[in-house]
Amino acid sequence: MVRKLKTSRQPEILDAALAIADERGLEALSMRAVAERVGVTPMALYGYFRNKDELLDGLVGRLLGELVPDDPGQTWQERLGAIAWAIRRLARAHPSVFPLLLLRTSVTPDGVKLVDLAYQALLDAGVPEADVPRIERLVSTFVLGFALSEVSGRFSDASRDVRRRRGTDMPAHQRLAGHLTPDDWDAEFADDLADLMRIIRPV
Amino acid sequence: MVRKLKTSRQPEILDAALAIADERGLEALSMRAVAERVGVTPMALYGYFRNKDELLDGLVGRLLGELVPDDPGQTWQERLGAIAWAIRRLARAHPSVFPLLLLRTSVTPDGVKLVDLAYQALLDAGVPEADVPRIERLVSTFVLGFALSEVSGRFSDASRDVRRRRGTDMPAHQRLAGHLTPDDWDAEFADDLADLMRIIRPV
DNA sequence: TTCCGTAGTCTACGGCGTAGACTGCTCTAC
DNA sequence: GTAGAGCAGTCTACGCCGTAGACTACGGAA
Repeated sequence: MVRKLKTSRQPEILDAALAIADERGLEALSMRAVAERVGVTPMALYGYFRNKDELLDGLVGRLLGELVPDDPGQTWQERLGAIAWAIRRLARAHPSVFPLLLLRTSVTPDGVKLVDLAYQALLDAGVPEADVPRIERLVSTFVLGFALSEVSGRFSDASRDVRRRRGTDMPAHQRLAGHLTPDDWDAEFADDLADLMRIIRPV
Repeated sequence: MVRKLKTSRQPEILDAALAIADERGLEALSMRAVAERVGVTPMALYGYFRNKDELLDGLVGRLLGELVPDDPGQTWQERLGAIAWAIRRLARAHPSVFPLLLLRTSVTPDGVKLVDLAYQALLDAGVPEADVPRIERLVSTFVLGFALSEVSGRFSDASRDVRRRRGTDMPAHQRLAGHLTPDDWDAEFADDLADLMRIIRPV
Protein backbone atom coordinates (compact mmCIF):
# COMPACT_ATOMS: atom_id res chain seq x y z
CA MET A 1 0.00 0.00 0.00
CA VAL A 2 1.46 3.29 -1.11
CA ARG A 3 -0.34 5.77 1.07
CA LYS A 4 -2.40 8.25 -0.92
CA LEU A 5 -1.43 11.90 -0.65
CA LYS A 6 -3.70 14.85 -0.12
CA THR A 7 -3.49 17.56 -2.73
CA SER A 8 -5.65 20.31 -1.27
CA ARG A 9 -2.91 22.39 0.29
CA GLN A 10 -0.04 21.39 -2.01
CA PRO A 11 0.02 24.73 -3.86
CA GLU A 12 0.01 26.64 -0.61
CA ILE A 13 2.90 24.56 0.68
CA LEU A 14 4.90 25.00 -2.52
CA ASP A 15 4.32 28.73 -2.38
CA ALA A 16 5.70 28.80 1.14
CA ALA A 17 8.70 26.72 0.11
CA LEU A 18 9.42 28.96 -2.86
CA ALA A 19 9.15 32.07 -0.74
CA ILE A 20 11.61 30.70 1.80
CA ALA A 21 14.11 29.73 -0.89
CA ASP A 22 13.78 33.11 -2.58
CA GLU A 23 14.22 35.00 0.65
CA ARG A 24 16.80 32.96 2.49
CA GLY A 25 18.33 30.56 -0.02
CA LEU A 26 18.01 26.89 -0.77
CA GLU A 27 19.93 25.97 2.36
CA ALA A 28 17.23 27.47 4.50
CA LEU A 29 14.53 25.45 2.79
CA SER A 30 13.84 22.84 5.45
CA MET A 31 10.68 20.93 6.18
CA ARG A 32 10.55 22.65 9.53
CA ALA A 33 10.82 26.10 7.98
CA VAL A 34 8.13 25.37 5.43
CA ALA A 35 5.86 23.98 8.11
CA GLU A 36 6.30 27.02 10.28
CA ARG A 37 5.47 29.30 7.38
CA VAL A 38 2.37 27.33 6.52
CA GLY A 39 1.41 27.40 10.16
CA VAL A 40 1.52 23.72 10.83
CA THR A 41 3.80 21.14 12.42
CA PRO A 42 6.56 19.64 10.28
CA MET A 43 4.95 16.24 10.21
CA ALA A 44 1.75 17.62 8.73
CA LEU A 45 3.62 18.20 5.45
CA TYR A 46 4.05 14.48 5.03
CA GLY A 47 0.38 14.18 4.25
CA TYR A 48 1.02 16.20 1.08
CA PHE A 49 4.49 15.10 0.05
CA ARG A 50 6.00 11.73 0.76
CA ASN A 51 9.33 13.32 1.69
CA LYS A 52 11.47 16.36 1.08
CA ASP A 53 12.64 15.18 -2.32
CA GLU A 54 9.07 15.02 -3.55
CA LEU A 55 8.44 18.49 -2.25
CA LEU A 56 11.44 19.71 -4.24
CA ASP A 57 10.11 17.94 -7.32
CA GLY A 58 6.85 19.73 -6.75
CA LEU A 59 8.76 22.98 -6.67
CA VAL A 60 10.36 22.19 -10.03
CA GLY A 61 6.94 21.49 -11.45
CA ARG A 62 5.67 24.76 -10.11
CA LEU A 63 8.50 26.70 -11.75
CA LEU A 64 7.96 25.00 -15.09
CA GLY A 65 4.30 25.88 -14.83
CA GLU A 66 5.20 29.57 -14.73
CA LEU A 67 7.10 29.05 -17.90
CA VAL A 68 5.03 27.62 -20.66
CA PRO A 69 4.08 30.35 -23.13
CA ASP A 70 0.65 30.60 -24.64
CA ASP A 71 1.07 32.86 -27.65
CA PRO A 72 1.41 30.73 -30.76
CA GLY A 73 1.51 31.84 -34.33
CA GLN A 74 4.84 33.52 -34.65
CA THR A 75 7.93 32.51 -36.56
CA TRP A 76 9.95 29.57 -35.28
CA GLN A 77 12.73 31.94 -34.25
CA GLU A 78 10.35 33.96 -32.14
CA ARG A 79 8.88 30.89 -30.48
CA LEU A 80 12.28 29.40 -29.70
CA GLY A 81 13.54 32.74 -28.48
CA ALA A 82 10.51 33.20 -26.27
CA ILE A 83 11.22 29.93 -24.49
CA ALA A 84 14.88 30.75 -24.06
CA TRP A 85 14.27 34.20 -22.63
CA ALA A 86 11.54 32.88 -20.38
CA ILE A 87 13.93 30.34 -18.90
CA ARG A 88 16.53 32.99 -18.29
CA ARG A 89 13.91 35.25 -16.71
CA LEU A 90 12.88 32.41 -14.45
CA ALA A 91 16.46 31.93 -13.31
CA ARG A 92 16.73 35.57 -12.37
CA ALA A 93 13.41 35.55 -10.59
CA HIS A 94 14.27 32.50 -8.50
CA PRO A 95 18.04 32.20 -8.49
CA SER A 96 18.35 29.83 -5.58
CA VAL A 97 15.74 27.35 -6.75
CA PHE A 98 16.73 27.41 -10.40
CA PRO A 99 19.60 24.91 -10.10
CA LEU A 100 17.02 22.27 -9.22
CA LEU A 101 15.80 22.39 -12.81
CA LEU A 102 19.13 21.01 -13.99
CA LEU A 103 19.91 18.84 -11.01
CA ARG A 104 16.66 16.97 -10.53
CA THR A 105 15.29 14.53 -12.99
CA SER A 106 11.62 15.11 -12.38
CA VAL A 107 9.65 15.03 -15.61
CA THR A 108 6.55 17.17 -15.38
CA PRO A 109 3.78 17.63 -17.94
CA ASP A 110 4.70 21.28 -18.30
CA GLY A 111 8.30 20.35 -18.96
CA VAL A 112 7.29 17.93 -21.67
CA LYS A 113 4.96 20.52 -23.15
CA LEU A 114 7.83 22.96 -23.38
CA VAL A 115 10.03 20.43 -25.16
CA ASP A 116 7.22 19.68 -27.54
CA LEU A 117 6.92 23.35 -28.45
CA ALA A 118 10.65 23.46 -29.09
CA TYR A 119 10.44 20.36 -31.27
CA GLN A 120 7.67 21.96 -33.28
CA ALA A 121 9.67 25.13 -33.79
CA LEU A 122 12.66 23.14 -35.00
CA LEU A 123 10.49 21.16 -37.40
CA ASP A 124 9.09 24.41 -38.74
CA ALA A 125 12.65 25.63 -39.18
CA GLY A 126 13.25 22.76 -41.55
CA VAL A 127 15.50 20.69 -39.31
CA PRO A 128 15.42 17.04 -40.44
CA GLU A 129 13.29 14.90 -38.14
CA ALA A 130 16.25 12.74 -37.19
CA ASP A 131 18.16 15.79 -35.95
CA VAL A 132 15.41 17.57 -34.04
CA PRO A 133 15.82 15.95 -30.62
CA ARG A 134 19.58 16.42 -30.70
CA ILE A 135 19.32 20.06 -31.65
CA GLU A 136 16.70 20.62 -28.98
CA ARG A 137 19.03 19.11 -26.39
CA LEU A 138 21.90 21.23 -27.68
CA VAL A 139 19.98 24.47 -27.40
CA SER A 140 18.20 23.70 -24.13
CA THR A 141 21.45 22.56 -22.57
CA PHE A 142 23.06 25.83 -23.50
CA VAL A 143 20.14 27.95 -22.32
CA LEU A 144 19.84 26.18 -18.98
CA GLY A 145 23.60 26.25 -18.54
CA PHE A 146 23.81 29.93 -19.34
CA ALA A 147 21.07 30.84 -16.92
CA LEU A 148 22.61 28.66 -14.25
CA SER A 149 26.04 30.16 -14.80
CA GLU A 150 24.74 33.68 -14.42
CA VAL A 151 22.84 32.81 -11.33
CA SER A 152 25.55 30.76 -9.66
CA GLY A 153 28.23 33.35 -10.34
CA ARG A 154 30.31 31.19 -12.65
CA PHE A 155 30.55 33.97 -15.21
CA SER A 156 31.05 37.13 -13.24
CA ASP A 157 33.02 35.83 -10.29
CA ALA A 158 35.51 34.09 -12.50
CA SER A 159 36.40 37.14 -14.54
CA ARG A 160 36.55 39.39 -11.53
CA ASP A 161 38.97 37.12 -9.78
CA VAL A 162 41.17 36.64 -12.77
CA ARG A 163 41.75 40.30 -13.23
CA ARG A 164 43.23 40.42 -9.75
CA ARG A 165 45.89 37.82 -10.58
CA ARG A 166 47.09 38.98 -13.92
CA GLY A 167 50.76 38.62 -14.63
CA THR A 168 51.08 34.92 -14.05
CA ASP A 169 51.11 32.46 -16.90
CA MET A 170 47.92 33.22 -18.71
CA PRO A 171 49.04 34.87 -21.92
CA ALA A 172 45.68 34.85 -23.68
CA HIS A 173 43.97 36.50 -20.72
CA GLN A 174 46.51 39.28 -20.88
CA ARG A 175 46.04 39.78 -24.57
CA LEU A 176 42.26 39.94 -24.13
CA ALA A 177 42.40 42.13 -21.06
CA GLY A 178 39.93 44.68 -22.36
CA HIS A 179 37.30 42.19 -23.44
CA LEU A 180 37.03 39.74 -20.59
CA THR A 181 33.72 40.83 -19.11
CA PRO A 182 30.80 42.06 -21.17
CA ASP A 183 28.99 45.12 -20.02
CA ASP A 184 25.69 43.64 -21.02
CA TRP A 185 24.72 40.04 -20.35
CA ASP A 186 21.42 40.48 -22.16
CA ALA A 187 23.33 41.30 -25.32
CA GLU A 188 25.63 38.34 -24.85
CA PHE A 189 22.68 36.02 -24.45
CA ALA A 190 21.07 37.47 -27.56
CA ASP A 191 24.29 37.04 -29.56
CA ASP A 192 24.62 33.47 -28.39
CA LEU A 193 21.06 32.67 -29.39
CA ALA A 194 21.66 34.22 -32.79
CA ASP A 195 24.72 32.02 -33.26
CA LEU A 196 22.74 28.95 -32.30
CA MET A 197 19.98 29.87 -34.73
CA ARG A 198 22.64 29.75 -37.43
CA ILE A 199 23.28 26.14 -36.49
CA ILE A 200 19.59 25.39 -36.82
CA ARG A 201 19.29 26.99 -40.19
CA PRO A 202 22.40 28.34 -41.89
CA VAL A 203 21.70 31.72 -43.49
CA MET B 1 43.45 37.06 12.96
CA VAL B 2 42.42 34.55 10.32
CA ARG B 3 43.83 31.31 11.66
CA LYS B 4 46.39 29.76 9.35
CA LEU B 5 45.56 26.35 7.93
CA LYS B 6 47.80 23.31 7.72
CA THR B 7 48.29 21.90 4.26
CA SER B 8 50.18 18.68 4.91
CA ARG B 9 47.26 16.28 4.88
CA GLN B 10 44.93 18.25 2.60
CA PRO B 11 45.44 15.95 -0.41
CA GLU B 12 44.81 12.89 1.72
CA ILE B 13 41.61 14.43 3.07
CA LEU B 14 40.38 15.42 -0.39
CA ASP B 15 41.08 11.91 -1.63
CA ALA B 16 38.97 10.52 1.16
CA ALA B 17 36.18 12.98 0.42
CA LEU B 18 36.23 12.16 -3.28
CA ALA B 19 36.16 8.45 -2.57
CA ILE B 20 33.14 8.81 -0.32
CA ALA B 21 31.26 10.90 -2.88
CA ASP B 22 32.11 8.47 -5.67
CA GLU B 23 31.05 5.46 -3.65
CA ARG B 24 28.04 6.72 -1.78
CA GLY B 25 26.99 9.99 -3.39
CA LEU B 26 27.31 13.63 -2.51
CA GLU B 27 24.69 13.32 0.23
CA ALA B 28 26.92 10.94 2.14
CA LEU B 29 29.84 13.37 2.03
CA SER B 30 29.80 14.64 5.60
CA MET B 31 32.64 15.94 7.71
CA ARG B 32 32.09 13.00 10.01
CA ALA B 33 32.32 10.49 7.19
CA VAL B 34 35.50 12.05 5.82
CA ALA B 35 37.05 12.15 9.25
CA GLU B 36 36.27 8.52 9.87
CA ARG B 37 37.83 7.54 6.57
CA VAL B 38 40.96 9.54 7.28
CA GLY B 39 41.10 7.98 10.71
CA VAL B 40 40.67 11.10 12.76
CA THR B 41 37.96 12.93 14.70
CA PRO B 42 35.67 15.26 12.78
CA MET B 43 37.10 18.35 14.41
CA ALA B 44 40.61 17.52 13.27
CA LEU B 45 39.55 18.39 9.71
CA TYR B 46 39.06 21.99 10.72
CA GLY B 47 42.80 22.38 10.95
CA TYR B 48 42.97 21.84 7.19
CA PHE B 49 39.76 23.42 5.95
CA ARG B 50 37.98 26.28 7.59
CA ASN B 51 34.60 24.63 7.04
CA LYS B 52 32.79 22.20 4.82
CA ASP B 53 32.39 24.72 2.01
CA GLU B 54 36.13 25.16 1.78
CA LEU B 55 36.59 21.43 1.68
CA LEU B 56 34.18 21.28 -1.26
CA ASP B 57 36.08 24.06 -2.98
CA GLY B 58 39.20 22.02 -2.47
CA LEU B 59 37.46 19.12 -4.12
CA VAL B 60 36.62 21.26 -7.15
CA GLY B 61 40.24 22.30 -7.39
CA ARG B 62 41.31 18.69 -7.22
CA LEU B 63 39.01 17.74 -10.08
CA LEU B 64 40.19 20.61 -12.25
CA GLY B 65 43.74 19.52 -11.59
CA GLU B 66 43.01 16.14 -13.16
CA LEU B 67 41.83 17.99 -16.20
CA VAL B 68 44.38 20.33 -17.64
CA PRO B 69 45.95 18.74 -20.71
CA ASP B 70 49.63 18.87 -21.40
CA ASP B 71 49.99 18.09 -25.08
CA PRO B 72 50.25 21.33 -27.04
CA GLY B 73 51.01 21.78 -30.71
CA GLN B 74 47.88 20.53 -32.41
CA THR B 75 45.26 22.34 -34.41
CA TRP B 76 42.87 24.61 -32.55
CA GLN B 77 40.05 22.16 -33.16
CA GLU B 78 42.00 19.35 -31.58
CA ARG B 79 42.94 21.43 -28.56
CA LEU B 80 39.38 22.64 -27.99
CA GLY B 81 38.04 19.14 -28.52
CA ALA B 82 40.55 17.71 -26.07
CA ILE B 83 39.30 20.02 -23.33
CA ALA B 84 35.68 19.27 -24.08
CA TRP B 85 36.12 15.52 -24.05
CA ALA B 86 38.23 15.70 -20.92
CA ILE B 87 35.44 17.54 -19.13
CA ARG B 88 32.91 14.99 -20.21
CA ARG B 89 35.22 12.17 -19.13
CA LEU B 90 35.59 13.81 -15.76
CA ALA B 91 31.84 13.96 -15.33
CA ARG B 92 31.52 10.27 -16.02
CA ALA B 93 34.37 9.41 -13.69
CA HIS B 94 32.92 11.42 -10.80
CA PRO B 95 29.24 11.88 -11.48
CA SER B 96 28.18 12.89 -8.02
CA VAL B 97 30.88 15.49 -7.51
CA PHE B 98 30.72 16.94 -10.98
CA PRO B 99 27.76 19.26 -10.34
CA LEU B 100 29.96 21.19 -7.94
CA LEU B 101 31.95 22.46 -10.93
CA LEU B 102 28.90 24.35 -12.13
CA LEU B 103 27.38 25.19 -8.78
CA ARG B 104 30.36 26.53 -6.91
CA THR B 105 32.14 29.68 -7.82
CA SER B 106 35.60 28.74 -6.70
CA VAL B 107 38.21 30.03 -9.11
CA THR B 108 41.27 27.83 -9.09
CA PRO B 109 44.56 28.31 -10.95
CA ASP B 110 43.91 25.14 -12.93
CA GLY B 111 40.49 26.43 -13.93
CA VAL B 112 41.96 29.69 -15.16
CA LYS B 113 44.68 27.81 -17.00
CA LEU B 114 42.04 25.81 -18.81
CA VAL B 115 40.16 28.92 -19.87
CA ASP B 116 43.39 30.44 -21.08
CA LEU B 117 44.05 27.44 -23.30
CA ALA B 118 40.56 27.76 -24.73
CA TYR B 119 41.09 31.48 -25.38
CA GLN B 120 44.31 30.70 -27.21
CA ALA B 121 42.63 28.08 -29.36
CA LEU B 122 39.89 30.52 -30.30
CA LEU B 123 42.42 33.19 -31.16
CA ASP B 124 44.24 30.70 -33.36
CA ALA B 125 40.93 29.91 -35.02
CA GLY B 126 40.72 33.51 -36.09
CA VAL B 127 37.94 34.61 -33.76
CA PRO B 128 38.10 38.41 -33.30
CA GLU B 129 39.56 39.35 -29.91
CA ALA B 130 36.37 41.08 -28.87
CA ASP B 131 34.38 37.87 -29.39
CA VAL B 132 36.74 35.36 -27.81
CA PRO B 133 35.51 35.49 -24.21
CA ARG B 134 31.88 35.27 -25.28
CA ILE B 135 32.50 32.29 -27.53
CA GLU B 136 34.50 30.61 -24.82
CA ARG B 137 31.59 31.07 -22.42
CA LEU B 138 29.18 29.77 -25.03
CA VAL B 139 31.15 26.62 -25.66
CA SER B 140 32.13 25.92 -22.05
CA THR B 141 28.57 26.48 -20.92
CA PHE B 142 27.36 23.94 -23.40
CA VAL B 143 30.04 21.40 -22.56
CA LEU B 144 29.52 21.65 -18.82
CA GLY B 145 25.76 21.59 -19.27
CA PHE B 146 25.89 18.56 -21.52
CA ALA B 147 28.09 16.62 -19.13
CA LEU B 148 25.90 17.62 -16.22
CA SER B 149 22.74 16.63 -18.06
CA GLU B 150 24.08 13.20 -18.85
CA VAL B 151 25.21 12.66 -15.33
CA SER B 152 22.12 13.98 -13.62
CA GLY B 153 19.78 12.01 -15.84
CA ARG B 154 18.15 15.01 -17.48
CA PHE B 155 18.61 13.50 -20.93
CA SER B 156 17.85 9.86 -20.55
CA ASP B 157 15.20 9.93 -17.86
CA ALA B 158 13.18 12.53 -19.67
CA SER B 159 12.92 10.60 -22.91
CA ARG B 160 12.20 7.34 -21.17
CA ASP B 161 9.36 8.83 -19.23
CA VAL B 162 7.83 10.57 -22.17
CA ARG B 163 7.53 7.44 -24.17
CA ARG B 164 5.33 6.00 -21.48
CA ARG B 165 2.82 8.83 -21.73
CA ARG B 166 2.38 9.16 -25.45
CA GLY B 167 -1.06 9.96 -26.66
CA THR B 168 -1.64 13.15 -24.76
CA ASP B 169 -1.16 16.53 -26.33
CA MET B 170 2.40 16.40 -27.54
CA PRO B 171 2.09 16.24 -31.28
CA ALA B 172 5.74 16.81 -32.10
CA HIS B 173 6.84 14.03 -29.77
CA GLN B 174 4.54 11.67 -31.59
CA ARG B 175 5.82 12.65 -34.97
CA LEU B 176 9.42 12.16 -33.83
CA ALA B 177 8.72 8.92 -32.01
CA GLY B 178 11.54 6.99 -33.63
CA HIS B 179 14.21 9.60 -33.04
CA LEU B 180 13.73 10.69 -29.45
CA THR B 181 16.69 8.95 -27.83
CA PRO B 182 20.04 8.52 -29.53
CA ASP B 183 21.70 5.14 -29.33
CA ASP B 184 25.08 6.77 -28.91
CA TRP B 185 25.71 9.77 -26.68
CA ASP B 186 29.34 9.91 -27.74
CA ALA B 187 28.20 10.51 -31.28
CA GLU B 188 25.71 13.15 -30.19
CA PHE B 189 28.41 14.98 -28.25
CA ALA B 190 30.72 14.80 -31.24
CA ASP B 191 28.01 16.15 -33.56
CA ASP B 192 27.27 18.97 -31.15
CA LEU B 193 30.91 19.93 -30.95
CA ALA B 194 31.14 19.91 -34.72
CA ASP B 195 28.16 22.25 -34.92
CA LEU B 196 29.74 24.58 -32.40
CA MET B 197 33.00 24.59 -34.35
CA ARG B 198 31.00 25.90 -37.27
CA ILE B 199 29.98 28.85 -35.13
CA ILE B 200 33.61 29.49 -34.31
CA ARG B 201 34.72 29.37 -37.88
CA PRO B 202 32.14 28.98 -40.62
CA VAL B 203 33.34 26.46 -43.22
C1' DT C 1 63.59 23.84 32.34
C1' DT C 2 60.48 26.46 30.49
C1' DC C 3 57.84 27.69 26.78
C1' DC C 4 55.42 27.54 22.51
C1' DG C 5 53.51 25.70 18.37
C1' DT C 6 51.40 21.64 16.28
C1' DA C 7 48.04 17.98 15.98
C1' DG C 8 44.46 16.20 17.51
C1' DT C 9 40.52 15.04 21.06
C1' DC C 10 36.13 15.59 23.74
C1' DT C 11 31.87 17.60 24.71
C1' DA C 12 28.01 19.99 23.53
C1' DC C 13 24.55 22.89 20.89
C1' DG C 14 21.10 23.73 17.72
C1' DG C 15 19.23 22.10 13.58
C1' DC C 16 17.94 18.51 10.25
C1' DG C 17 14.57 14.55 7.97
C1' DT C 18 11.23 11.58 9.34
C1' DA C 19 9.20 7.04 11.75
C1' DG C 20 5.45 5.86 14.84
C1' DA C 21 1.87 6.53 17.73
C1' DC C 22 -1.62 9.44 18.80
C1' DT C 23 -5.85 13.14 19.17
C1' DG C 24 -9.83 15.43 17.72
C1' DC C 25 -13.13 16.39 14.14
C1' DT C 26 -16.60 15.58 10.51
C1' DC C 27 -19.40 12.79 7.98
C1' DT C 28 -21.99 8.80 6.94
C1' DA C 29 -25.00 4.53 7.90
C1' DC C 30 -27.75 2.27 10.65
C1' DG D 1 -28.82 9.04 18.11
C1' DT D 2 -25.00 6.81 17.95
C1' DA D 3 -21.15 3.86 16.28
C1' DG D 4 -17.54 3.86 13.20
C1' DA D 5 -14.57 5.33 9.48
C1' DG D 6 -11.40 8.38 7.78
C1' DC D 7 -9.17 12.77 7.48
C1' DA D 8 -6.00 16.57 9.38
C1' DG D 9 -2.88 17.48 12.16
C1' DT D 10 0.11 16.88 16.62
C1' DC D 11 3.73 15.01 19.77
C1' DT D 12 7.76 12.58 20.77
C1' DA D 13 11.88 10.64 19.66
C1' DC D 14 15.93 8.83 16.89
C1' DG D 15 20.03 9.31 14.55
C1' DC D 16 22.17 12.19 11.68
C1' DC D 17 24.49 16.89 10.62
C1' DG D 18 28.13 21.24 10.97
C1' DT D 19 30.92 23.26 14.14
C1' DA D 20 32.14 26.34 18.55
C1' DG D 21 35.04 26.03 22.56
C1' DA D 22 37.91 24.15 25.72
C1' DC D 23 41.14 20.83 26.30
C1' DT D 24 45.50 17.26 26.12
C1' DA D 25 49.87 15.36 24.47
C1' DC D 26 54.06 16.01 22.42
C1' DG D 27 58.25 17.63 20.05
C1' DG D 28 61.49 20.86 19.64
C1' DA D 29 63.72 25.77 20.62
C1' DA D 30 65.44 29.27 24.15
